[in-house]
Amino acid sequence: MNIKAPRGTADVLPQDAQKWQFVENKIKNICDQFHYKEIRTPLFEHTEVFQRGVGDSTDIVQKEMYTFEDRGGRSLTLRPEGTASVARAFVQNKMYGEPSQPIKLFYFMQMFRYERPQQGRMRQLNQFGVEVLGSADPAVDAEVIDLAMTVYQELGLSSLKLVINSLGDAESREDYRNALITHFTPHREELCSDCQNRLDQNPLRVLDCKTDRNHPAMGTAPSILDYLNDESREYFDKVKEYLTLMGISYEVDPNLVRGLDYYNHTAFEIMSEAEGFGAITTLAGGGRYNGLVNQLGGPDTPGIGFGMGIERLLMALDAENQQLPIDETIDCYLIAVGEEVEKEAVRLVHELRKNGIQVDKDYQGRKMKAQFKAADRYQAKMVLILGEDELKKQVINLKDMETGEQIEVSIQSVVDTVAGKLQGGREK
RNA sequence: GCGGUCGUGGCGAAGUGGUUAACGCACCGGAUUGUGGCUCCGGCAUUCGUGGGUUCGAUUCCCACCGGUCGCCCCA
Repeated sequence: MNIKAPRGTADVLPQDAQKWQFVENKIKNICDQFHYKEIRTPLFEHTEVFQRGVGDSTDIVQKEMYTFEDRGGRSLTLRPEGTASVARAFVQNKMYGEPSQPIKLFYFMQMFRYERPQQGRMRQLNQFGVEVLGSADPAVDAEVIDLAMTVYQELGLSSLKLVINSLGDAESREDYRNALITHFTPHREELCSDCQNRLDQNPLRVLDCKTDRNHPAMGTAPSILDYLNDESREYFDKVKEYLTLMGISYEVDPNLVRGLDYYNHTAFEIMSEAEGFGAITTLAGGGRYNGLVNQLGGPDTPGIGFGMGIERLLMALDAENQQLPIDETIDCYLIAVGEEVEKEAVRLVHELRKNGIQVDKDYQGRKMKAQFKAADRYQAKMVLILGEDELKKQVINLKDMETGEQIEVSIQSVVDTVAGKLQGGREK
């Protein structure tokens, strides 16, 4: 086999797809409770949306985008994240003019990032995300975080850590930025080459660097929390207060800056602390982005949201040994032997399905014994046996695979009988 | 972009410079002319990742490339 899926992509095969469906349905129900509406945006955007939205200095824009030119010479990019796309849609569709504010949205999207694949990091990845546009109420920050935590809890995860920080408003951030430059510039030559660039482009991210983690200047660096102006501090205090009121525990990490340029005020990350989860621990990340909509040409509109990796969510479930309740049984398997009976078998399967019964049959021309094995493999609750004898008498044998009990019923009444047995089984 | 490690059937996994490439699971068939989960018997690899090289001869040695996997950077 020569032809393989491109690097960093993966097929989701039927057994796993059931898990995906379960997780997605669960999440959609939670979004419904929180009163968030789904939005779907295109897989690709004009490259500019991400350059301006996510920010030119970010790793995502600098080295991770799938950018290509279409036949009309336009530069397009496969979306690497959701927020910029949603903000673009918000502006384009003038959602800021809708009577119901704020606009509360959720999405399931494939994202694309050109990176070296490893566990929990794919070039095509799936994210569930949420965006709330049009409110600067700290209670919304808390609600969004609550929604993310609720998803994990309802799916059975417990080894989680919520980390939050505040990047302050534009003024606080500018003050802090200058303080960092002053602090790190004397040590410039001792920092890694990435950090030397960061010092010019986005000094906050120097704090995030793992390479220079142990540099003495890291420990003595000023904290953002000391540079928040009164308004920003009050905002952050309220977010924390709401979280506490909801019983959500968190940890404040002044070094949490997040890789994207559009964040201000609240930034947060949710990590897994499960054993054997691997090197990557971030399950979801997000924050507030009050300037983004404006930057994309819309009116000044506050916003907040997060992205949650579905692959990582499933990994975390595995790491915590959480089984999802996936039904792998089938109601009914029809066994038919002999060419004569094949026609009746096909008709009967159709009729059973029309009546809402889940049923399958053999299409490999197998012997009866092998068909029974197939029924076992599919975990059939019951088996219908149709042979030439039965056909002559216009009856069919119905066998309960659990008890082994077998009864003979007329073909005419088989739908009712099967339906009745299933009904009874479910009431138990 | 950098580093470690690996690449034999549907899956797992032995193996050797030389002519039939173990074994296990799964699957298919038979023993049992129409009844499953047990047992026994049989069947099931012609690119041993791809391409070069060394050699009389390479799946086995060397090189390159591709890919998987894990880690670094960063993040979902």
